[in-house]
Amino acid sequence: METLPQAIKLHDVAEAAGVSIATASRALGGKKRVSRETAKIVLEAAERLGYRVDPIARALREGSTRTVGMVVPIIGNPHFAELIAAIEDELQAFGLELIISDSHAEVQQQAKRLRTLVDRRVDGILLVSHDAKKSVPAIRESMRAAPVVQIDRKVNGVKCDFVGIDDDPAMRLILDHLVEQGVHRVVLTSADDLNSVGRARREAFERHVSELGLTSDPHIIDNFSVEAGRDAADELLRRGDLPDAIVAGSDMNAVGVIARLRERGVDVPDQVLVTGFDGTQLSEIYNPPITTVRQPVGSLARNAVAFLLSRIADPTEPARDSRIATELVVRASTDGRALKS
Amino acid sequence: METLPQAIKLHDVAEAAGVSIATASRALGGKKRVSRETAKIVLEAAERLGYRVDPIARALREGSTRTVGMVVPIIGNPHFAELIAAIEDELQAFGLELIISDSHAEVQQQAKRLRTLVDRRVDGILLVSHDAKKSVPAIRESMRAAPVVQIDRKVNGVKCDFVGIDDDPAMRLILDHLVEQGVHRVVLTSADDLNSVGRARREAFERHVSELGLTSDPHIIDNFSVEAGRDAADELLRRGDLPDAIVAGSDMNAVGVIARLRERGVDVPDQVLVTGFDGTQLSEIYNPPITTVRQPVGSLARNAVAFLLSRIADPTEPARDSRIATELVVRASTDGRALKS
DNA sequence: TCGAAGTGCGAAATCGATTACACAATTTTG
DNA sequence: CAAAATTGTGTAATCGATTTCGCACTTCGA
Repeated sequence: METLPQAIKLHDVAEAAGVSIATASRALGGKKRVSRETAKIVLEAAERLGYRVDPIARALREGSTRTVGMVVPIIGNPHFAELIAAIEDELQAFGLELIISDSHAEVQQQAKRLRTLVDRRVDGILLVSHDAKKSVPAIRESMRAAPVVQIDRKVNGVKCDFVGIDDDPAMRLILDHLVEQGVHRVVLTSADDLNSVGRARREAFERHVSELGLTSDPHIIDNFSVEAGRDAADELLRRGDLPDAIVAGSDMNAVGVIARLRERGVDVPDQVLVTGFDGTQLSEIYNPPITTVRQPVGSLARNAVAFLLSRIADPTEPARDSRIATELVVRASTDGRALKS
Repeated sequence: METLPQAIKLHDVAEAAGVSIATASRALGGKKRVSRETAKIVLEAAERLGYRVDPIARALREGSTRTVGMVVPIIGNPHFAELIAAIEDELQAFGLELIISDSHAEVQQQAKRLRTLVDRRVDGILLVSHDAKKSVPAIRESMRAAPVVQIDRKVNGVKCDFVGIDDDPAMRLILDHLVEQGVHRVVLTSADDLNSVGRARREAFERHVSELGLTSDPHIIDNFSVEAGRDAADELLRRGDLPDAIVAGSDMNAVGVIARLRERGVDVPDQVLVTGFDGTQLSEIYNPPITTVRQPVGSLARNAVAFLLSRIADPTEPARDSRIATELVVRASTDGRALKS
């Protein structure tokens, strides 16, 4: 394979400026030990020739790539897509590139992606894991090679920074709102405990249901997908007697529930209220628009990047945990007029 | 920054196998000029030590990274997210990695992303451009450094492979279906001509409307987003007299239209039919589920990767154009019983 | 049997940057 | 004013792999 037609190398810049490549490198890197005038000449030459450092050569020598890797379970999930966009914006401010990887919500794939990122010498890794247990070995392995910050889903058993929302008060916001709407009997449909978030939301649900004196039907536990929501709706219809409200563990889930209920002729919110979780765009545009708790994606991204940078600077810091508050967004899916009257 | 604790290098493998690094490299690369036995010893040593080549060192020497870059306008758009997933699967079969970049639908950002990918020495680039004109210089620049295949959106004026759907017959499927449903008067809401797809769909719409003897209200042209769909609905309501059917240029668009119409008390499909375009998951889960034409994402991915690989192998081949047929998916949003009866 | 062709292997060049070190010129210090 | 410290610059080592080339040894054909 022929090389690029006009790849300007440091050598060319040095030659054009009439200095050695060592001096040229120092000048471009803004290092000391270069006179003002020489630096200026080099910078101009580089500018004129359109020089851009070869990131690969630099990475080989420096061991750093000025790049951050991010692994998510499913890029197609709007919640993660929004998170990715926010992270990318945030990294840009620090001159860092982002490599995005999709683990397809499989432990094997996740391990492989992480290994690839490590091999590529990313300076840090942002991980949205999907399995709170089986992920541990892969994360441990990665952590030996690069700083890792977990986002959204937390894997226990690893000493690792984490940024996420505060699920317990978020669930409380949902349930308080439902109580206001006149709800007495609720049911939870969410993801299993393999996922830290699934577990946290279930536990929060149980605690607040009890505190608020609500009645709860048996949970329907699977995962956060639309399909799981559909299946949950089927199960509820099979049970026959619908509760006043269905609390879904994610917006996707809520969408699945509503879609199936309406297919079967059950109206939301007239016959049953439904809530989501996450505050994705989907919850806003769905029909009916879905009541949910919004994750402050920008804040999550900011904190995650801050954690990562400080850990890159000093890998010995103790692991930190950041929990950000969510905001209740009330929409038509919980318009409980029917119940109250 | 300290180096990794246990980074096994080729040197270590060679030593363990009792050969030179040259021989070790040849053995691992499956090259000739290595005896069967020696190769076996080296492979075993590598396996035992858990050796993984340093992709950076290899890239520096070979000029190739076994990586493909992909730039999309918005990762969050479900249509692109689905495409990314399909491409990734396809590339895996060839042992290629994928780096995903989001251009935020801005020409500047797109140019920057492309340059970064080129600098990183990706072996090829898959581009979903959003602007058919202003993108030209950046694409030209990239093409000088790496093979480029365009997907979905086509930029004219560059001699570049392209893979997309056949918009004209796709639009015909939609309109034929609407005619069957008893529709006489239609309106198009879609993206402007900056986008090749916007233009193709508009032209197809006009042609087929005329051929089928339908009546068309003035188009409402903006972009493919949900917001544009909402605005389009507002415009239609302002005009007062609704047509029989609204043909949207994308599923997102259709969702926006339906959401707003229902907000304003206009029912879909009872009062007006609405169609989407692309066949994303959104069209399936929306309420009502939306009639659309499904893009065969798997086929698009397969062709795009095939084009890219053959161009990597032989950069001199003439540019090719692949147009894949779509499939009509009929759903509740065009249940025209009201019209027919 | 003898040159030609082929095989197996290692030393060293190479990719393009950064940087340790050496050296000379200059400035500071006691 | 001599010694020490500082500054500007270039030479060469380095990062970790791949590959060219040369050498020694086989195998083959005439």
